[in-house]
Amino acid sequence: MNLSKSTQIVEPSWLARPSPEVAPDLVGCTIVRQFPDGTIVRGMIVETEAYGPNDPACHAYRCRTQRNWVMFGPPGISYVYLIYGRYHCFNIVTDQDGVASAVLIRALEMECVPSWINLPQGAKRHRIAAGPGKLCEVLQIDRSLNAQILAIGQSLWLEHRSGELQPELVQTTRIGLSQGVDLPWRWYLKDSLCVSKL
DNA sequence: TCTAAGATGGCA
DNA sequence: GCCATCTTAGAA
Repeated sequence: MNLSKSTQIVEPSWLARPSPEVAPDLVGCTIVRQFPDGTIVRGMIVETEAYGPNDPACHAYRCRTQRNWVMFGPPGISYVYLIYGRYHCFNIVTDQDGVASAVLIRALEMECVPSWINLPQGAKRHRIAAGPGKLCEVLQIDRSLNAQILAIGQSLWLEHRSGELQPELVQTTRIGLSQGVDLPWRWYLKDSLCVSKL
């Protein structure tokens, strides 16, 4: 008899809430990346930021565009965009269909270092996914994974926290913005060495 | 069409 | 602190 907790996959309905509610709940969840050859890489979310309607920092603040239309879609899909012409950022679309809302994943604690990542001499292996652009490189996320459904067996999906305990979170303002700087919509795992800023 | 700025990260 | 590098949105 197996009484141990089985893995709980995050369902779209769980994400159908305002992003500032979902973002702290996502810390401690695990992102699973599956490649076409079946290889699987996993990392625990340690840092998130929420973006939503009436939020001047949100890409969808003004109107629907070719880039941001995914944010208006139903919860449980990916929103991937390119920033500064060189880095990708990975978001999880939240809230009801039609509400422009998403959670930016800013840092992961990797279960192990994927073989395609070669660590430079002296590099800290626990910081390979400490930052939104870095985690996309480690998980090989680019715009081809934009607007994908996050479900088991796909390229990406999410698993709920395994522990019983709520992780201890710290809430702060968001990073790297010029608009909406006062909204305290960033959360990270307290004392984690894998967050984007130490 | 043109251009300024961007939810970054690496290196000096 | 500086800058690479290029897409995007918004102005002209």
